Amino acid sequence: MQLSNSSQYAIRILAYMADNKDSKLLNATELAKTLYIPYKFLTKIMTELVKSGLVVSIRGRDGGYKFEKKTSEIMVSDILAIFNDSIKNEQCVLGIGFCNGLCKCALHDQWIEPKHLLQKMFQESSLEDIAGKGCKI
Amino acid sequence: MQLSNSSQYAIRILAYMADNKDSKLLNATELAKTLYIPYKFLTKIMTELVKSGLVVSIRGRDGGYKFEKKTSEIMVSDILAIFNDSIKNEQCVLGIGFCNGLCKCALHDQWIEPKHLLQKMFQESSLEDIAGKGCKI
DNA sequence: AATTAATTCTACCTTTAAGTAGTATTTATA
DNA sequence: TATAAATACTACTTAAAGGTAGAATTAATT
Repeated sequence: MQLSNSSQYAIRILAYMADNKDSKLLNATELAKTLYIPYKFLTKIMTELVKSGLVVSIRGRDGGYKFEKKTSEIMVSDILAIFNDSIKNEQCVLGIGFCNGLCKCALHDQWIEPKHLLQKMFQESSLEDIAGKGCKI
Repeated sequence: MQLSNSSQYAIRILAYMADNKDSKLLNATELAKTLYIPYKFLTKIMTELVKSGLVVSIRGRDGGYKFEKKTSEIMVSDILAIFNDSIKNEQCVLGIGFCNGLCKCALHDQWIEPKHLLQKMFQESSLEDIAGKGCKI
């Protein structure tokens, strides 16, 4: 019952970038060291974030990463979507394919509320909201 | 963000057994067919449930499985514990080791409420509670 | 033009979860 | 006692996630 490593790392990376968005470009070496994320895995994740349009990369010497969009416009749910970690409405806690009002699983009713809270937490938290909150390591 | 297949299957199996606890023993072949769970995987899970003391097995011809404890005394959280799927208090949604009041992650505050609801859902749902509720396939 | 420091690409390796196969063991019944 | 039908054990295979390696590409600086 937890997010994939990729999603967790991506959120931490972007939250750290949001903390430091006024500084210069942030590069992979610095991010990996600061956040204790394996360098090669981090670059793989960053490339995904670039392809998804959340971040732009500047290649070559003195290159690095910066935001493509405003941090107030990037929601945590956007990040989860990139790594197929979104919580869908139809997701059943017991993994039954079509768990709905007609054919619902044994925990269907109890699952609705926490599911909605999770969706709300991810959909309503922007990077601006969480910037500066807590430590990132 | 979901339970392991083993946990999902185990809950569905035990919920079905709770639905039918007054009948004869239930055997692996029947359970696998009824619940559309791969037979060999189901027997592996059942052996875990037997070792954990939730279920007893009767070997040999006409054998099968039945509950060891009362269904009112088996909580969904007990099942999750067997498959290392419990939601711990200290579990951080961003995977940071020691996310607490002092050093908390960017989503720490938002995560508390859904986490508690999930824990509550699992800790307060007994097999008796969910027996008869919904379909099990 | 060469060097250096950065991202990107392709391919691979490792670990874990998920699932399968085959055999051994157990026990009721004919 | 032989047979049939059940669980249990050991070992293996497959698929997906997590992570790594090395070369290619890019661009600023000397």
